[in-house]
Amino acid sequence: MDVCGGEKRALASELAQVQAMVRELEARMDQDLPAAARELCGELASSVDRSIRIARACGWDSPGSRDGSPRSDGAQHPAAGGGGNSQSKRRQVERSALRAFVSSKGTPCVRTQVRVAAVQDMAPLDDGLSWRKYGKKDILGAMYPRAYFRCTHRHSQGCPATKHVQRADGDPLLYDVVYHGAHACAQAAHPAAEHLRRQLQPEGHADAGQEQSSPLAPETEGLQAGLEPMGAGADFGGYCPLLSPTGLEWQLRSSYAAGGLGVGMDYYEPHFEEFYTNATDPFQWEY
DNA sequence: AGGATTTGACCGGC
DNA sequence: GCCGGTCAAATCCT
Repeated sequence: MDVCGGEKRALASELAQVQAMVRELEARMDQDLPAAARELCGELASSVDRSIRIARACGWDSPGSRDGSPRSDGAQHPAAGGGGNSQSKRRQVERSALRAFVSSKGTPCVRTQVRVAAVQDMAPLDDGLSWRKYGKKDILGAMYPRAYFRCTHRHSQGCPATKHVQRADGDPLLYDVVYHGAHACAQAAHPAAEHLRRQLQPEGHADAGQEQSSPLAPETEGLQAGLEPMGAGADFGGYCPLLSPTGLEWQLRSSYAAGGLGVGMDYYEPHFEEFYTNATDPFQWEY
């Protein structure tokens, strides 16, 4: 019945490596060895990338494969105020919102979601890029409001990138960040933006993305023209994806300390997916 | 003074 | 009518 046994073992092995590397990274940072830590970041990124590919290969990130099963949110946030009804309602609302996003733009939903942990009293989610906050909204069923950011260079350079940041219900130190669109401004050269752009153009959908004549296309066309082909097993050149060198430190530290670092992505799907690791039981996913 | 943030209003989808 | 996403004027900050 378990057609993915091999993949599971490979994934377990890969994630165990990630866990070990995080510990090693923490040690290197304690020893104040930034160069060594950065080198480890590259390995970490590659390992996480492999894990994601393994999971994808097994179809674990497709909606169908998890049909009806609750999201990890429930387990992750047992203390989330509203209980089951609230969670369920929240999910409905999120799906509804995503449907709205797709149709309102007339284009498939191209987005990358990450879940990061923040340390108290530190500015959350410094991803090394400059964003300007343009709105805040109370979200139905959510304990915390959602903040809306767009690229600082939206007007000056026509950059379409936006992101939404929302605290996780159960843990005020966890943030869900959803990125929309790729940077088309000077920041596009920033390693974090570069990785985001790659995530927004996954290999499985690259063709579709180029063939699409969606309204989004004109905004990203020039950008894509300059893209280097991304082979399997992307090499981040020693740079940790999504995170600024400074942001990386606290995110990895705090994520490990908090027992979880989640990175999830989904493309063209009105559905949230998350990969979650847990220090004590990393593999309590629902298959 | 200029840029960033806040916040109420508006818009479109469902 | 409800809701999420965005706009834009007012306000704050440096």
